[in-house]
Amino acid sequence: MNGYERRKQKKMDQIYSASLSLFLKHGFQKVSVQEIAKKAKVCPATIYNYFGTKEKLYADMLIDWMDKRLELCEQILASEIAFQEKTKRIMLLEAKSVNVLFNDAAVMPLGAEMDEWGNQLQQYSEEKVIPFYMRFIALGKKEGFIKQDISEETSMFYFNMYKNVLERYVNAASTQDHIEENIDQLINLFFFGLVGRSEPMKE
Amino acid sequence: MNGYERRKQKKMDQIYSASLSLFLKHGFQKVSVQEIAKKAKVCPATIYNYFGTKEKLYADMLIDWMDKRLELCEQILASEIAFQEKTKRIMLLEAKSVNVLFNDAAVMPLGAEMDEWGNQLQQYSEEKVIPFYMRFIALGKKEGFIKQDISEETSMFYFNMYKNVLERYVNAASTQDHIEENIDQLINLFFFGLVGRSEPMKE
Amino acid sequence: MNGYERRKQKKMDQIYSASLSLFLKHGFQKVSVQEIAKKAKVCPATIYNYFGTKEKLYADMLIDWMDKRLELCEQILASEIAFQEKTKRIMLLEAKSVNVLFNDAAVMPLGAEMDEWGNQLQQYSEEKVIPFYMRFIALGKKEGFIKQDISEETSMFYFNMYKNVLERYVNAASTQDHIEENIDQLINLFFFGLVGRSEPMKE
Amino acid sequence: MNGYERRKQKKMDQIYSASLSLFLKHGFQKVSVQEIAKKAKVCPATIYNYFGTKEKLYADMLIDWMDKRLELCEQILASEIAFQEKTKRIMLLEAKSVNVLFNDAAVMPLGAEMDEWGNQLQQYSEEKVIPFYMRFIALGKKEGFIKQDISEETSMFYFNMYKNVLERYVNAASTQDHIEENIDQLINLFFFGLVGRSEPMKE
DNA sequence: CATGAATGAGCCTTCATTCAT
DNA sequence: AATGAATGAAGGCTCATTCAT
Repeated sequence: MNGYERRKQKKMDQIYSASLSLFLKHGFQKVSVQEIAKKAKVCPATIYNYFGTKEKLYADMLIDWMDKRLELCEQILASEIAFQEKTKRIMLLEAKSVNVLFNDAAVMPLGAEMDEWGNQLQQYSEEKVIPFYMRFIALGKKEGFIKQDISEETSMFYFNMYKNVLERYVNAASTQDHIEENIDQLINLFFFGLVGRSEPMKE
Repeated sequence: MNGYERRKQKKMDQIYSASLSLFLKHGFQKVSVQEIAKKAKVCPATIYNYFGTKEKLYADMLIDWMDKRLELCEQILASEIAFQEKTKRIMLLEAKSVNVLFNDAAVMPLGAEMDEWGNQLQQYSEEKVIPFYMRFIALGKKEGFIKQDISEETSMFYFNMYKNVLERYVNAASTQDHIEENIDQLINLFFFGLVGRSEPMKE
Repeated sequence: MNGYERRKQKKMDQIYSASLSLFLKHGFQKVSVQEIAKKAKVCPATIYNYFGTKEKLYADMLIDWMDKRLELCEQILASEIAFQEKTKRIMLLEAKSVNVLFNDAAVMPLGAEMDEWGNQLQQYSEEKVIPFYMRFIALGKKEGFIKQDISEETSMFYFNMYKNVLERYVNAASTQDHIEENIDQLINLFFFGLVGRSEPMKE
Repeated sequence: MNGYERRKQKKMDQIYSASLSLFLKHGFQKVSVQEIAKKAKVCPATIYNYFGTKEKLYADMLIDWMDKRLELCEQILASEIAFQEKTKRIMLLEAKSVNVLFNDAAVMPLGAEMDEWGNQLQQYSEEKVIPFYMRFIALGKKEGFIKQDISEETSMFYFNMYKNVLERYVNAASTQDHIEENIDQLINLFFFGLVGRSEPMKE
């Protein structure tokens, strides 16, 4: 990587960082390219030279960010702690902000325009995210924490559900106080449901 | 109700209906007041005469819509079917679209502006929605489907989680096929968790 | 005047009063007919039934107001006090607000549109206001306070100048403190100029 | 000054010129930014890139314009002609249009909004305009045309009064004919008042 | 006649995007 | 390759004015 490319990479990182923080705070639509350019100390035209579109910038930034996340998740999965603890940590890690980024209805028009970059994300998801969860769930089944007869699809969905919703819980200021205890309760619900045992089984 | 009010009410209903469908399809930010006006066959200024702000229109429409929903939920809760079936129906009913309406990050600036109408929603939630869920959960506990030692707060959160996320599942076109069977699986997970029995208990 | 006309007159007075106070406070352009209607507790359409145009309302209200003013000025002119004191009182009376009403550049486009109602004011001025000042100046000349060789036109202009500008002085909050003494100085300047005697002549 | 700045300066001058003439003719409120843009052969957005607000454009344009005026006034003050002639020239020069620009009630909301740019003008006045008049008056006193016992504040006010009102006189089409002679009369009144000598003193 | 409701035109402003340098 | 400047299209909102009742 020569000096040229190094400078370019640095600028792209600035843009990624600036746009991430702005999108997280205000949502896709409420952030203007000029704001991002200003915060990244770059000229707007530069952003267009790199990404071509605001939407494309969003997609690229998101993938860059997901790569980093996935890396951390892999570390957790590979670590020596108990499966339940892994579950909790991965959930909390991902919960931090993924929801805002994906739920922004304004970005995903669910209609005609999503073709181009929506596919890009779809592809990323299929190639990297889903395989990770597959391994996660397989581990859970192998260690006896997930029933054998639950389909992988359902498990994944169930897991995602928790992950996504935890985020709102974590971010909700009003309940900030007793988050910790409630999160444990929720993890417990995750494994045993409303009817089940109240403590994780010990063998 | 005289002719004036009748006409006004009719126009408001047109506006509610048009804005609901548009907001659901494209999100708050991507829908212009002029689009709504056009679809409702009304002049944009009329909308401002009624609601004053695009945001206020959103809030008012939402409350109008929630009122109708809540009415249906009450009927389900009061009906003679089994608690599990009630749960499922309420979830599916509410799941239809509530998530999109509430999650639109663009509408909830999370900052200064949300004061005025955010409070309105907050109040509505506290006065009508939460009480309903309280009764729902109390019934579940009484009938033995919810453990006594789970706090109402947690139960409500857990229930909401399902409800919200089911929506995405229901709306996701790719999995449209085997929704029904998977939803049953999910309702089962809801009561018994990943580890628990695979069939609802029989009495 | 039957009950019908009495009610109409009362409503017109409400409209005059409301519009006067609003125009004085915010200027012609920044006041909407709906605001006036609201403050006058009348429906906007009523204003249009009476006056036809916002501009026409302004003109009519202004003339109504000037009539009342002129009445007071006549009383001062006919009273037994010294000419200088009359001058001062008339100036201060008129100074109160006439300037704002006439100077509002937005109302007097100085172009094509002023034809209709500008003429109305012009006519009023020629028929009532100017004759009054003529008499005022004639009295001043007769009593020796105005040089004989100054044309009536110039005198009137000179007098108007003072009157108009005093208003700004009176309204300027920053100099509120020593208004009284300065106004006396200014009245003195009015009669004797920058070079002249500093005290009014006594004979 | 490189090519960028040169172009920008040129466009700004176009905007200044266009907006000045339009504001003078129709007043602040009746002129739309689009009109200005059209007349200046610029896109409306460009105006907002430069000035941010219509109000700010007004303020900036005004200051630019005042700077040029003040420059001319300084030249007159420094010239070798008689004080009375200086007075007359400065009055006439300033009279041309300053009044319209400052009196536009719509621009000075007298309320909350004027803070930002109102202060800007205030500051300009205090830093540049007032000092100029101070020197002007000091010269008048030194040369015996202004009585020593008249406060500077009053002198300035008196002078401003003339200046402002002359404008209306100059612009009033109806009296266009005998302006010249009347202006001399007015200047005479300025120095000697209604009672005083009819000819300037000779030494 | 007076009113509640409705409207169309227009305004200020923003912003994704492109040009000329 | 990177930037400063410029833009066209669109959006939210206001308001003088007019219908239908």
